[in-house]
Amino acid sequence: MRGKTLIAKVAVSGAAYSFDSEYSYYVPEPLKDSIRPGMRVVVPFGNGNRRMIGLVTRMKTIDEPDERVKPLMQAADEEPLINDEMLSLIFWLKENTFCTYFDAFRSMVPSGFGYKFSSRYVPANVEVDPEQLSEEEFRVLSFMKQAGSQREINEFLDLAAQPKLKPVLVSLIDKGYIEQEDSIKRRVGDESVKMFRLADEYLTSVGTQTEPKLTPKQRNVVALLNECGCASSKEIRYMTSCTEALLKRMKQNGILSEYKSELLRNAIGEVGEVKDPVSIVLNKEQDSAYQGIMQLVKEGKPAGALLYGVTGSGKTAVFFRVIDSVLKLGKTAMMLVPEISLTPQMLRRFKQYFGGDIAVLHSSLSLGQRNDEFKRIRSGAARIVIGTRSAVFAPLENIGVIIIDEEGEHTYKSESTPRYHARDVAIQRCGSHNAILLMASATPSLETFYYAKKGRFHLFEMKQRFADAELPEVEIIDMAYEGGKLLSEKLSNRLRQTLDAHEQAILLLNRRGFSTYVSCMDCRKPVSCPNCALPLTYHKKNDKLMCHYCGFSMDNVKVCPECGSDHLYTSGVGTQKIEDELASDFPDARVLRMDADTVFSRYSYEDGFRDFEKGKYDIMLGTQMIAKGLNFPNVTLVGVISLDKALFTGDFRSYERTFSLLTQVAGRSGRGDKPGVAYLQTYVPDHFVLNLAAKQDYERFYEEEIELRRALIYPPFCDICVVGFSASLESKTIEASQWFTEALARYIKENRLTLPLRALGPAPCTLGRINNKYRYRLILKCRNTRQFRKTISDVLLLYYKQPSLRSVSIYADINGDIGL
DNA sequence: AGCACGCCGACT
DNA sequence: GTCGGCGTGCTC
Repeated sequence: MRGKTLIAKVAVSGAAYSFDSEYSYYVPEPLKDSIRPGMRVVVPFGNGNRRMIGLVTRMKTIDEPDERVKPLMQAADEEPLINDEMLSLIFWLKENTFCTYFDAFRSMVPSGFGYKFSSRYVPANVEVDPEQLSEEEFRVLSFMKQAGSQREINEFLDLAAQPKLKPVLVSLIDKGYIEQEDSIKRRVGDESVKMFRLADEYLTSVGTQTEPKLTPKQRNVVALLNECGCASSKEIRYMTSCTEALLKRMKQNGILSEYKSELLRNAIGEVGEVKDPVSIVLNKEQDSAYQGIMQLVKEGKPAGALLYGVTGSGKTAVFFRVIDSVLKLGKTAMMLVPEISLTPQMLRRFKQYFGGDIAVLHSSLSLGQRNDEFKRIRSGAARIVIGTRSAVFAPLENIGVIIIDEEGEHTYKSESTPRYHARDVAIQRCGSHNAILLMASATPSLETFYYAKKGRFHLFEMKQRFADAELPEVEIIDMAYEGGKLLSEKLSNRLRQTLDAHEQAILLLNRRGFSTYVSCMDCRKPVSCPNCALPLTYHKKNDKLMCHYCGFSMDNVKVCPECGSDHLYTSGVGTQKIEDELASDFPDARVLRMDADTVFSRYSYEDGFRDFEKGKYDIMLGTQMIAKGLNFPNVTLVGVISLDKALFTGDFRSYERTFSLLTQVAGRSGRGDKPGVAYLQTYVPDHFVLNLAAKQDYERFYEEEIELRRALIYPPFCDICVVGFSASLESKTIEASQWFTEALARYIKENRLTLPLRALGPAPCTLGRINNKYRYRLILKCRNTRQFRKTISDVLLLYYKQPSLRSVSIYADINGDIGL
């Protein structure tokens, strides 16, 4: 018998779900001491033994390896990147979100830790015998020999563009004329944006003999830059619809100068003098919540708690005291927030109290910064992590508490692989660390409040507003009697008063109502995207029609593309109309428009908020996002222009979301010492959601809504699993969705399973076609048990075995959004 | 996904 | 005869 063989189980990065598993590789003698679970390694994979990065999930020794087992090639890390806790979380993620091991791993480490393979080919220093070479081989080799630089060779050997070169190259390597040098490189480069401004050379030439002549397109670009000084390539292309090539040409001609702007922000900024969190004085309610939570922490058993506190009841103060006490117990703390750019005030306070103890993790950090924060957390230098959804994977040790602020927000659910909910991951982590999960909200998700009431979570309530601040007076306005105007008389009058008193107002529109469409009076259809079955949105800034889903854009039209009629009109409650109304009725008002457009940098939101806070504007007009922003003490009027559409989206969570949004936005009014009011304009003034939101009565809302959920069987009375299908052929998409549904039924029958299960569909999604892909979905009301997940996983694997369905992509998502 | 193997038609 | 089309099946 041979000696023991060391085997590493490896999850490879290139595996699809259909063949994702832990592959065995034997560890060659020299590598024995350097391979450990949690490290990445390089392994040969597949028929061609492609080099691939994989993650070592575990090690074991066996007597006799299977003959198929290949050797591991090398370690890619010196130390494990993740520990055992994270490794077990990978298994959990795979089972619960139907992703691959490596997808799960990727979500846990910053992408700057990713590796890139590259090969370079160098002519060997041997004498060439042309007799041995084919004509093609000779041609390739000769070129490489005379090439001046490696770069020239790389461009010549563009294997992606010319796959036929591959065998030639392989043969030349075999014959020893070319050497292949492989390397793996860390991707640590920071993302940067290409920025342009007018070149000095050009500016000094203006008005002189040397001023270059411009083409009309170039003139547009110059005009734009004259107006705003500098702009990113993306912005210029958006505004003037020119190409990258034109900008390059203009740069060459000395009209533009280019520079890089790194998407860099100091993660936490300067740390000033640090205050002692104990100096925060808690009121009675806050103190009893704090004591209760600390009691749980000290018990050292995993538990969940809901801190249910009305807006303004001072939840943050409780968090700070809890975190401080947790640190004093020698443990660490994590705090998740829905969206970091909306919480600069909270960040500032964190910094004031905890200084360099905090690490911040969110999407707008640069790769390098994210790596740094990751390392600071792993090394123990940062004991508090504050961040968005993915921060839940932060490599903290010995966690005492995980706080989820605004627990009901949908941003905690990932809508791409792996489709996890931060709350569920946090529950897992609390289990491993004997930590407390503290969810906080004035409008918690229905599920969480239900479990809190049932006793599964501890419940702490805070009903008193800070310093007895009063809730704004909220009034519902029936728009049926306003003659089609967007601003009711009442709202208008109040707006006038607000402006006269030099106070500020926030006006909220629903996202869909915020868009302007161009419609045809004759064929009665809106001008739609050729790729998506959806109306195009009119953008006034560049006079174009654009699709928000696939990015398609075209010049505004004068005649209907469907029927050729020139009877076109712009519709939709749109921005334009409301801006016009504001401009004519309040010509003196300075209006800040916060567009849902992501074309421009995400920082502009923050800039906008800051300017508004400083009083540079009187009115802020925008969608959802403005409801969640900051405290603006000078805001005394909130007007909800219309949210009716948000109530009826077809998602079972739409009431809950609308309620939460309305209460939040109403709460923006009267945050300072002046009392505020809020008006909700609607065509359904009797709707219970609106009326209870107006009273800020979450508990009554909960009672009503939970009965609806019970009657219609929706969470928390069941779990929901959505299986989505999409492909460019509608017939294929339908076929795939039906195949899956039948295969699921067959599987259950053959295995004699008794799963509580009800299937709705398959049916087209609300947005039936996006980016030329048809979309169908199957909704399963189920119980999220191990057996159910196994069923879905097995049927997914059967599905992937169907060659005829390969063109249709599929996903399964438990307790996510039903989706549009 | 990506690569090799294998089995048919077009070509020197 | 053989080069190369892409259907099929596997990935330690």
